[in-house]
Amino acid sequence: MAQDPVETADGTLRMVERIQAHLPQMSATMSKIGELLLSEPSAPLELSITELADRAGTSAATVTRFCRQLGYPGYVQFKVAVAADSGRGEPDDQWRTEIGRTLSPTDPPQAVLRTLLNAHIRSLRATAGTIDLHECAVVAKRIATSRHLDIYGTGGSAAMADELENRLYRIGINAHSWGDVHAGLASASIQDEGTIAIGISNSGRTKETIEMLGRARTSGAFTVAITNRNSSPLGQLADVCLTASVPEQYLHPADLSAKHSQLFVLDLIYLLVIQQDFTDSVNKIAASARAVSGHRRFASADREGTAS
Amino acid sequence: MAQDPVETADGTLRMVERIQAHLPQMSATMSKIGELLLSEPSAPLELSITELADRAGTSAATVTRFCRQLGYPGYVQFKVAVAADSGRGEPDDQWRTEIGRTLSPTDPPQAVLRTLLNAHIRSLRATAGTIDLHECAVVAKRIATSRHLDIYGTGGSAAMADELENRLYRIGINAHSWGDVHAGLASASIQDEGTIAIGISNSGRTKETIEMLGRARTSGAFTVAITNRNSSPLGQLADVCLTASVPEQYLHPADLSAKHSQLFVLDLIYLLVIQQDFTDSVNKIAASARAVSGHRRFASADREGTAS
DNA sequence: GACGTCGTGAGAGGAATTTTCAGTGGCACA
DNA sequence: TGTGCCACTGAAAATTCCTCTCACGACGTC
Repeated sequence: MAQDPVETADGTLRMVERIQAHLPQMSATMSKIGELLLSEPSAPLELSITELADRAGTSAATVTRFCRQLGYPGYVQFKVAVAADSGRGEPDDQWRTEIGRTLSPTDPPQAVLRTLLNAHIRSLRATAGTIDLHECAVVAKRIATSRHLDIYGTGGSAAMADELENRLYRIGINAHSWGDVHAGLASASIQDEGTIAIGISNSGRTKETIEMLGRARTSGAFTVAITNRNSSPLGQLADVCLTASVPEQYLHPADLSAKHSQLFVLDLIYLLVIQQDFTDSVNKIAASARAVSGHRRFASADREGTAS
Repeated sequence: MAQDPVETADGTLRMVERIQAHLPQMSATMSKIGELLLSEPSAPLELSITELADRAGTSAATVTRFCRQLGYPGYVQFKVAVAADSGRGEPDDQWRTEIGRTLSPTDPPQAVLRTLLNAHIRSLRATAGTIDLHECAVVAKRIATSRHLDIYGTGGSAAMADELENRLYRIGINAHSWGDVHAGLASASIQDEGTIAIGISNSGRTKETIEMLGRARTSGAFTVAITNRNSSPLGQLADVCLTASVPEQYLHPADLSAKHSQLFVLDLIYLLVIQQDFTDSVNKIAASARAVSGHRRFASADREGTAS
């Protein structure tokens, strides 16, 4: 149970978000507790552990396990955290929408926007709260010091893979992204101990990506998985698995949020890599910005970003 | 001791104030507890009643009496109230970072994460606040009814263009993304009044994208620009310009946030397009999810997302 | 079909909390 | 000064709450 091990009490992550982050990975009984809490977030304040268990149709022992999984030492501390949340109150009520709500065909654009915004913010928060920074740092160091980096991602994750390649390439990392299995496998086959490979897959179950990352691993590369499920085949395969959380379980807004979470993880890694050799990276970014600026019309005086 | 009996949990009165109000009427031992709490208001969160009693040099029974006198039914409820206060306190001071701050090479990963998260959330909010929903709706309707959709984006925006293509394609929109100028121009040349073209560029100044979108326009297509600057060449060229805001002006975290904002705009458009023909879109999403699931290992029972 | 793993609840065991009760000291009044 | 009342207090009993352990059953694997 060593997920978010470091700072249990970081304070930012609201209990509700934490639950949503963990819900997908929870067993049936556990998620019954989770859902009860999502619908009645203040229940723990009034109820004892046994009463809460009864309401959820389960046992006290399971509630304790539930709290542990969420990262609290026990029920009492969980209760305290919930109370602290409730004190915080919702800041922008107007905007906040029901949790995990899905969109209906008749929602006005206004509502769509609001729901989407909430879903995204919540999944970013959830990701920030659950990601293992230590592992990120390890990955960043590896990326900075390896001779080569392969990035695998197919389908919807191909764009993310490309994005990462783009960014890292710009700061002097010899990165290569592969969306095609055949080419990817060929590249994976020639990796070795001095290289690193990253597999990106939302579900963590994409056969092609698993295959490519697996091959890279047997070739000796250090392997990293980036998924939205922390116990996935891809994750188990890799040396390090970074999980981008997606709070809600069902369809609409959440599916889109997954991309944001993933991108967020990529952002983070990118920045941590930059930190490995800050001045050099910044110089390179500036250089590539200059190169690109030739392709801008009316090059603006203020500043040149690095992306198009 | 039936003073403020009515609303123990009215929320207005903080624990500290309550103690101060009651302190004068308290006996010596009681006020020892009170003073301890005034100097360490968060003590009850971590300590059990006996530990707290020990610290105050008194017994648990007295602490219970103390809580009663303050108007709480017992120690547990008192603890909850204290926690709620502490939550109310400094919102998320710990996490909130100076606005627009840039990252320094020495920031610990923790700080990088925090800064990044804040930057992202702020730009999402900003985008949601400034985007013109009416125009989004127009675009969505056009997308849904046009015979064909061209999407242009080069460099860093190519991944976004691909992402949009992917999504829309999945719901039956005949979308095509072009990252290469030559191919893109060729496609732009054959557009007409029944088609629509979207150009994506962070700066709104990317020469290639401007060129492609311009060509599409002269061919008669309805043109849309998606940029992060609302007065940009690309935006002026297009029939409709959707702006994804980026609050901070300077470099680091903001540059990354730009992508999130852009993606957010894409999400929104995607959802609005789905709404144009909800059931049909949903069916198509389901169908493509099924098709993809053959490429999953150990296909999970719960649900199949649509992305890889 | 045997085995291992995982999730679960029952119940034991141990804390934590509240209640009861008896001891102490202050104070008023005789 | 002595006596009795009363409020205050802590020890210990009583109760409730929480956690830990263990065994059972479901499920998947070999």
